[in-house]
Amino acid sequence: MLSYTEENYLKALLKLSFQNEDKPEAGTNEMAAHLGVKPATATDMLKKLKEKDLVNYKKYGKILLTSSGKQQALEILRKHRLWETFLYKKLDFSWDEVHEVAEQLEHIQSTKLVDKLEEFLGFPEFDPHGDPIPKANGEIPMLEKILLSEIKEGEVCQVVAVKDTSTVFLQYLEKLQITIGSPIKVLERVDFDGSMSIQISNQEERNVSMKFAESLFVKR
Amino acid sequence: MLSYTEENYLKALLKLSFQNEDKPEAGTNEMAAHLGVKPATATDMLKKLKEKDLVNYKKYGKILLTSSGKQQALEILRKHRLWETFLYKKLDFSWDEVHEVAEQLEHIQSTKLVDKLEEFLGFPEFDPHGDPIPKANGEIPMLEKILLSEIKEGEVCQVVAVKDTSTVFLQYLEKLQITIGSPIKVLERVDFDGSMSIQISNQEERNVSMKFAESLFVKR
DNA sequence: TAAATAAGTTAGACGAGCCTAACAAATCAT
DNA sequence: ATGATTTGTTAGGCTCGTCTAACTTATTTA
Repeated sequence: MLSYTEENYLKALLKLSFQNEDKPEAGTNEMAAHLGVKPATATDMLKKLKEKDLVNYKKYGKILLTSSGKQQALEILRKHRLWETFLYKKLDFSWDEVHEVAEQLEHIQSTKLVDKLEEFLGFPEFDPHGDPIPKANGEIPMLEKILLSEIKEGEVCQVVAVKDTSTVFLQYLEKLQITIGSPIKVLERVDFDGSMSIQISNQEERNVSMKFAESLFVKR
Repeated sequence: MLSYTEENYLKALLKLSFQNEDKPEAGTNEMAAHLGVKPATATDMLKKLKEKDLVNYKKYGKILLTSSGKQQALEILRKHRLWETFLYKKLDFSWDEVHEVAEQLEHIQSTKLVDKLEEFLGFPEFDPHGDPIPKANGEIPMLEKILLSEIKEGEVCQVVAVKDTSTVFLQYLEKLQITIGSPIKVLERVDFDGSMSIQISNQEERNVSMKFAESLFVKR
């Protein structure tokens, strides 16, 4: 059985592997920063995880999850996202509040709990941020998603996920009354600065920055 | 903020104080046994809790929660029993499965979570074993309850709680189809061995031992 | 390509929570 | 009330996850 801490290292590694598209390795400093820990500490733990055959690791080399490590990490991510969904859907937590509590809940050990929770929630495929919830067998539901910034003038799309999950962005979305499923029409694109005018649901026209348009995933 | 371990010591102390009716002190060995730890370890931790003013403790003396310690312990108990209720009512866990998982869930830190959970469950006053759930302010709902063994021949009563929460007893109750609320009629009492014949709901007459009758709380 | 910089490791230390072995205090029983 | 037994404490040591400081390897850049 993995300790709370070991689980966090695996999860961090999985996250970094998603983040660094196509090159799923991570570095010691990167890991340490992500976990709020000093690089020396990460080195120690990585050695330990290597002993347990959860990561592939050589001195001064890149870090990679083994298949066993990845499996465990996916299970933690699964729990995290199911709990987020629970908090959002059932307990009325807001978009930006769910993460912190789910960070704790994801470490509860009980296969039965996870499975029952999933059932209770109606086998959701995506969490409140639109991120896919791994299935018990490790499968990850896929979703075609493109950035809002790729939508052409005049086109209509629908919000499916957020790319940035920072509190400040999520609260901004809430203020704009944007949630998963909201329809957005791109009225005008400004070449000068990449900003765009959009219409959210039936609200009034509004201008959003390029940064904004590159933080929101939509489908056509 | 208390560590996971500190919380467990406080909870154990609270439980022992309930258990040892009218003399709410506990001993070091008792504590240690309850926590599955050696007495030496308990001594160390008690010193630490004393420093934090959570327990009253003197060398070779009895151990007692301070009012601050009791408050914290009640909060943990509250969480434990709310989670048990959640698992039983919403996730379909059986009577004897809830405890183990609730032992983990009780340590999740989030006032909002606890309060929202309570609301989600409809402000329950008693958990699946019939034990009272402390309110946010520390109040404990009271319930008149007497042992089944105190019921006279011919009287009818209703199950309100279990005194023994061991798996083997809970599973026996399940087999007998006894849950909180089940009506029981005492048909005959046998002076010889304290056993009694009872009728559960509309089932057939059945004999139960004195030990059984002293493990079940009912109200008239 | 060699010096400067960045990234990663090692060594030694510390607190938390646990242990065993030896000892001290309190209680019980004759 | 004193000796035996139970109960509780102390001392010293262990592992886990963390740290700092010093060092080594890899990478970048002039």
